[in-house]
Amino acid sequence: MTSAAPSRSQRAEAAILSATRELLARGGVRELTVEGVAARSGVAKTTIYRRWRSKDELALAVVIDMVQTVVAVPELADTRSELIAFVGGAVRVLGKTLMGPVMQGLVPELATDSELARSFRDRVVVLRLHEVERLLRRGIERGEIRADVDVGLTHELLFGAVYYRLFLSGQPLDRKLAERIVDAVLPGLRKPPGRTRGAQQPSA
Amino acid sequence: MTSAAPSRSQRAEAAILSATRELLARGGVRELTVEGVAARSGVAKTTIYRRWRSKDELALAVVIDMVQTVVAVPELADTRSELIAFVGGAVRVLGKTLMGPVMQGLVPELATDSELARSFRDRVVVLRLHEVERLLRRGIERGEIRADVDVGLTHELLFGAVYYRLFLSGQPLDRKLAERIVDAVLPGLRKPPGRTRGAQQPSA
DNA sequence: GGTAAACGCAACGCTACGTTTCGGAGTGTG
DNA sequence: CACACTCCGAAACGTAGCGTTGCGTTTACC
Repeated sequence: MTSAAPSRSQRAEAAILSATRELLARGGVRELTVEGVAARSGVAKTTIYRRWRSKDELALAVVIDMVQTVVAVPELADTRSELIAFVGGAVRVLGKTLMGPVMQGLVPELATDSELARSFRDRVVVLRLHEVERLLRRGIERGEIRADVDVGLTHELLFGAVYYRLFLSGQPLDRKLAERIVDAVLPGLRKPPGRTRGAQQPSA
Repeated sequence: MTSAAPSRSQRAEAAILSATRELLARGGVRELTVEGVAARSGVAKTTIYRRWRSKDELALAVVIDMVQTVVAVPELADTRSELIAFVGGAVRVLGKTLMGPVMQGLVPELATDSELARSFRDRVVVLRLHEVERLLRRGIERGEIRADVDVGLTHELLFGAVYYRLFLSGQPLDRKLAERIVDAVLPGLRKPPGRTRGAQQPSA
């Protein structure tokens, strides 16, 4: 019975957050104004400032809330499929939802606000890293992946290419992208069939 | 004799650009103010607006100017060394100069200003792409690299990981990074020694 | 030395942030 | 039902910064 009767405060807060999301979607932080949020949500400016200390904190709250949904965990047959599903989830969210523009607006904030940066890394980057680690560990157990794989670097390669498109190259985030990225990175992760690279422990 | 006597206009312009660079370095676009530039450069605000139509155009001019230096072309023995030198150059510039913070501030501008985005891609992204293509082509001729390599994707993997650190993960851009990235990507670029390739379409 | 271009200075209108004040509407309680 | 308490809405304010204007002064160049 958590959904009884939304009080006036709850309605106001929901309206503020919703309006902020909408205004963030088009225009990013640059075109987001507190007055605009107040007008669109039908709420007084004072009501906004009673809840958040500044425009940045309001935007931040919305962003952090959206960002939670980034990490989705697949459970598939082989490591390749799992990695593709994992990276593909990020590609889809960044390409087809508000997450794309929101992330673009977030970059300079992360650069200047160290507390926000820490929060973002804890809630997003580290989660992704751990998920990659989990997937690779399973791959190692199955004998698909070399045991001395560099998890951190793999994680950076997989998602770096996605964000590079979003932030800089501007090329489309299409469905095939995840598959191409994974297939390009995978050869460096696989157990060397015969030789090619440094020593390898006995296949467990 | 190009360095005769800098006129007042030239001195003013140089002072404006210099002050803009300094203020951009710490604080990014957010803390860059025209009044601040005027004060620091000892120039009247009107003089700034006589040259650039807006604060954004001023910042853009400085950024574009800095960005030109991103692409440095090595000529080394093997493809691995060349790629490491190439990626390492970007790592060094982004990690040790103003380019890092400047790029962080540039991301949201690229997202909203399509003309700026085009300009940036023509001057930076495409140059890097062509350089990667040139290096890989030499590698193909030398027999190091497979002929059907995906140049665009390789370029995105190499530099995406660098920017991912700069923008999101916040990990240091150290000297070893370029080497690690290249060694992780290279296995997917090499000619298959015998066979044993993972799922890969024979070709198109 | 004179003239035209470029600069410096001060003031202005404007937008938006963040604050304050006050009156009134919503909410809970005896 | 009445009362008190809390929260909201409306309006005005001070401040910062953008971009503009007008005018006097300096500089460059003939």
